Amino acid sequence: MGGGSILKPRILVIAGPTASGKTALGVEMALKYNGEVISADSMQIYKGMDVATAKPTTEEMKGVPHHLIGFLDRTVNFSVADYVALATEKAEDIISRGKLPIVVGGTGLYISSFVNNIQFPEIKGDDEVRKRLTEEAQKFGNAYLLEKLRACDPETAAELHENDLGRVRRALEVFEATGRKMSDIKRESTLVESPFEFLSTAITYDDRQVLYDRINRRVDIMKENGLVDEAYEIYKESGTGRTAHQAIGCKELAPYFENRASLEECLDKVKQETRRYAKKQLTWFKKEPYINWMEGTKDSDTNFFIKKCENIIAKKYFL
RNA sequence: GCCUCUGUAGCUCAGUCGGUAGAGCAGGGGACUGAAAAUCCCCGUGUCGAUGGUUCGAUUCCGUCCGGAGGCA
Repeated sequence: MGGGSILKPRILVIAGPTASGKTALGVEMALKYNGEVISADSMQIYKGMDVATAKPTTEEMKGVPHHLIGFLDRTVNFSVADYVALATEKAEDIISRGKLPIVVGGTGLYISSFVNNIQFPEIKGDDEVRKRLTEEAQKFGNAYLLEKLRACDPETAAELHENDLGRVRRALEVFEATGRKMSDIKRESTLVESPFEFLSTAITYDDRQVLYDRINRRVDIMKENGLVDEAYEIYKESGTGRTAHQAIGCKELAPYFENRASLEECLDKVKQETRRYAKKQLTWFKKEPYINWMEGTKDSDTNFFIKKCENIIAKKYFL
């Protein structure tokens, strides 16, 4: 495994929870190794929301080109499949110019799908079918829908909880559209070897509290940088576009705009949701076998992680 | 100063007609293949304010003390 892949072009991955220091590390590694950054962030893809999604500023980018940031209108919906296609395209382009692609981001699904070269079936989400299945669930109960799935795809049904409507629905949707089982499609989706050789790293901290302190501090800074005004712009257009409006830092401020809560309460909520998000990101990355961890402490700065990252690169004979 | 209420999990509070206690929130763990910053699942021991007394046994009853809230002077 992997040994005979000397000819494959390389891609460096820097993952980790929010506020862990990925952005700065990515830029520094790009400067050192003649790289360009490909963001792997489900919210930074959108235009606007610059403060809430902690997009790198022009100064922070230090002249390093960044891709897949702020290129989509907020009304547009996006999916993992779109991400893998675009990231592949960008990576090929960067490589063709003789540079190193560096994937930097915290959306675990995007990263693992790209790294594992997941082949997504040509079955897009169908709002009509979803609506119908949702109504069925409301009428006959979630258990009914899961039983319906069990009848056509027992393997997938066994892995899902009846309340996990989104996944039960999608599995049924796939079966209705193609007559194929989601479980089979998933198996086949991993069979095509990636054209790239990845080296994946992720930042973590020895103490969860260190990360939480960083998050709390960052939300305070976001407020200074105009988070509230930015969130209000997005609040005003609520309802258009599914994904963009789910961003943490926007939806939590709605009660403030509606005079149902104080600004301080809402900002505390932003911090809390961000901490929960970071925890879920860690849960995701922990299970990924391909990750090389870089563990920091409360005193670790960007230089510390640069060294960690260089050590991993050297140890793996990556570059 | 007197009277009443109150002190139980990090927070808000249930409860035990005396057999050492349980919800919500917070927090922790996990899942994740076209909405993923989303969605879903699982997890509750704490000197029951302190100290004496009654009792086989007290967080529960009684006394005293210490915190908190309110009322009367």
